[in-house]
Amino acid sequence: MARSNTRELILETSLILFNTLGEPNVTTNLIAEETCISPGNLYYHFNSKQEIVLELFKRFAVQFEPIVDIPLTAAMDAEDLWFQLHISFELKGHYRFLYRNLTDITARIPDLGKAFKGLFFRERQAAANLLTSLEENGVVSIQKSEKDLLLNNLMLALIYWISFAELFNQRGSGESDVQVKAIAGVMQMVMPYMRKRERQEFARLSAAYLEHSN
Amino acid sequence: MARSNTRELILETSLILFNTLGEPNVTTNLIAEETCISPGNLYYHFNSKQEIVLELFKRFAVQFEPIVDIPLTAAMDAEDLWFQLHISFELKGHYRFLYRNLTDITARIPDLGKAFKGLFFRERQAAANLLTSLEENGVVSIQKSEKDLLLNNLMLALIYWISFAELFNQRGSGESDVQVKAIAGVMQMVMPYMRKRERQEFARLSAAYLEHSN
DNA sequence: GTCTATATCTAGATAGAC
DNA sequence: GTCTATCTAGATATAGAC
Repeated sequence: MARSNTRELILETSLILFNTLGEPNVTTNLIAEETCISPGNLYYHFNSKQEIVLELFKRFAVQFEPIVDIPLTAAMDAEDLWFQLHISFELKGHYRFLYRNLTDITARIPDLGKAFKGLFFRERQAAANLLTSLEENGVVSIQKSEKDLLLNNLMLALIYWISFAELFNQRGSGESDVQVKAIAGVMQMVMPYMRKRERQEFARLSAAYLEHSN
Repeated sequence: MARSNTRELILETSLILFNTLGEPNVTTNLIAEETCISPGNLYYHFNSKQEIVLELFKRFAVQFEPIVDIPLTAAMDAEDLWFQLHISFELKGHYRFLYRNLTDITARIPDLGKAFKGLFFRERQAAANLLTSLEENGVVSIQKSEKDLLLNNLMLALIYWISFAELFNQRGSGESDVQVKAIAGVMQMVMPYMRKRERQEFARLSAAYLEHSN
């Protein structure tokens, strides 16, 4: 896996810089400097800056796919669902530079755009399946016409909550704080359609985590 | 107002180019070319590219403020609310380049960041006031703990729905289509908390617009 | 694999004639 | 006000020695 130590170091440094400064604002010279290597050496390991971005995306995708393709064997309870959302948002947070400027980065790197759309499709499908399964178990009741609108809103939250939170976060506020709020936001969208008992259970869970995070 | 014709032409061209190509991908040379003037002439009218962006933001803000600071004199009905959201999303769509890369553009131009945060604050306040007014009229019933989460989600939709829609839109799909979907999405978030009668009225309105837009 | 030095290119911005 | 010509800076990327 680790083809060379330097290559790995470049990727690690790039990820940190992209996340903190934004990918467009990070030059290859800066990456080299922060990795404590020369610019020439960087270009020995990667043919271009895009190649670094694509490699990072590939790693994100590899980790994300098993998360999004959830097996719907057993019914999920509130705790399960929270955990599912937690690892999903945690991973997205780790590669958040990809989500920060989606429109631009996908336009600039078409390969990345196509791959991302594939991921979104699968994520939407997963959310739809989960909703259906909750309906079948009598936990959720929603009209057909409303389901599509809800799925849109869920995707909006799943894709943009991290950027949204970053918009208001003064530097220094914790990352885990952001994730809890994102999860609570997603939960809040589904809760109104839940059976009273589960709804209260979810509300309690959200409240507990939110309080814990402040 | 119109200080000079050329100045106005530069702004108009810039807005179109920023919206279609993304502000970071538009060079001052391209703006000049598309405006059919020389680069030198462009810099006679504006000292920098940032100045163009800021002037466009200023115009957006001037139009947006009266929309967001809604007077809550009388109770709003479904039609009123739809109209309110419509003009709001229409304006945002007209200046959508500002919303596409919020994180980056506000980081790169701090003045713009501060101004934007001010607008967001007022928008959230307006949404909160509207909710309160709907509660007072018995139309909406929501728990205090849920209200903040709902407001977060509403802001998410009000800020990111346009970018979200653009992400999936193949070139050529109409703009008004996007707006209808965005409004329906926002409505959908509030609807579960509404009294049955109003909820049905809203659902009917959403369905009618959505059908009409396809 | 790694370095230094440098080529290349492009964007933003300026100078000065008309 | 507008033009042509040009400067400058900074970013990506390469060449060639070690």
